Amino acid sequence: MPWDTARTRRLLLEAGGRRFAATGFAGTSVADISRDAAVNKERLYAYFGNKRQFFDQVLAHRLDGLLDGLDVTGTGPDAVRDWTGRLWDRYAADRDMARLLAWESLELTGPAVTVHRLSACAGAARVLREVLPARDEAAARQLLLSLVVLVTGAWTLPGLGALITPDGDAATRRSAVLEHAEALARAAQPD
Amino acid sequence: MPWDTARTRRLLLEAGGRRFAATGFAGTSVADISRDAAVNKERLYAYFGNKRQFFDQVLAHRLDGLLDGLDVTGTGPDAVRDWTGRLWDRYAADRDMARLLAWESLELTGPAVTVHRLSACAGAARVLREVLPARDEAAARQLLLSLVVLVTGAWTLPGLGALITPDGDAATRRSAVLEHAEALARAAQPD
DNA sequence: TCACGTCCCAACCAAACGTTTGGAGATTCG
DNA sequence: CGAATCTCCAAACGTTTGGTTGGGACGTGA
Repeated sequence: MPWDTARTRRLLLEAGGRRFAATGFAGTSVADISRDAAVNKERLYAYFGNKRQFFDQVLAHRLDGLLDGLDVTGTGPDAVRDWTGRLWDRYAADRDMARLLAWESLELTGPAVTVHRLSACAGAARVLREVLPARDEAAARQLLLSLVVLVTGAWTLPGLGALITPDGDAATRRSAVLEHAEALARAAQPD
Repeated sequence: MPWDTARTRRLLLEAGGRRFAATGFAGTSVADISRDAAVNKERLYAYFGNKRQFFDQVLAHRLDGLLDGLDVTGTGPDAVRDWTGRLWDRYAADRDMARLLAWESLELTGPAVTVHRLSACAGAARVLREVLPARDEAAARQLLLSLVVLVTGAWTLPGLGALITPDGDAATRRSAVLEHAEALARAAQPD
């Protein structure tokens, strides 16, 4: 059997994403990850240095593409609603994403912001501004932030949902968030 | 020097709130809390059973009052903006609150929902519905959830803020959130 | 074929972890 | 007072942690 070091690396990164998303940095042991990946933990140290550097790699690997490819189709509040819906569906398809984002914010003092993610956000703000042309850059960014927080919060603060809408399911919440996103976009537009 | 067991308990609960808010349940050791409280850690076990039960007590102690006393003054979207602003200021005055809320959602599988918090949320939804009388119960709760998520997210997902609004400060974000809250309330109202 | 470097694993290590114990002062009640 | 009880602490317990090590299996170039 030949070696496949790229596969070993990938197995570790994937298992790290799963475990860190589930229990966070402090709540996950290297042995957990090693067991999930079915790879000896010594490999993690050989490839990534230590647990903390490995965590950074996992975050970059899983979060850099957060806003990539969420193109806007059309213009106006409807387009904003569409975009928000696609962001929601991205989280729904990759449950780990939102949780990793939350752990990053909570467990790291300074967010491990990569250049890639920064420019992706700038791109999203620019696109949003084209769609809602009347607002200035700052207002567009504030709107973008509210949209992302609204969607991300649904996945990272499930306790609030259970508390405030005890009988609500994900589909209802999704359509409510989209309605709210559209309302925000409409209000941001000049009349 | 006489004993003051109530004080010892309080010191532990306060230190637990600080430490858990800063580094979460898994990231905080009992020794950390004991050091912060200047109380022997054996007292924590004597009073609260174990680390996990102590965590639950800290959450209940600090989070039960989350929505208490946030009375609504006036009616209509302006009142909703006011209410949202008071929630924001509550978080600003007690930085631990939002973070504890986030840790609770992330680290506990089922949210440790207390009866007290559930009824407080029901009360808030009822008040909100009185302020915006046209909407049904479900829509009022969805709106309330969006407002709380919007405000809470600002404190629990600071990484997103740093990413999307790199130059923004708390005051600008506050007024943007209030503007958005008012817009949501306005959209929820019938014309 | 042999020697050298790479990949991998089991076993190991010291430190930190959650939790318990033994006993020293303080309080209470007879 | 004296014995029982309560509050508190220092030290210890066994386990788990992040991280390392020694050696065997494999690939590569001569």
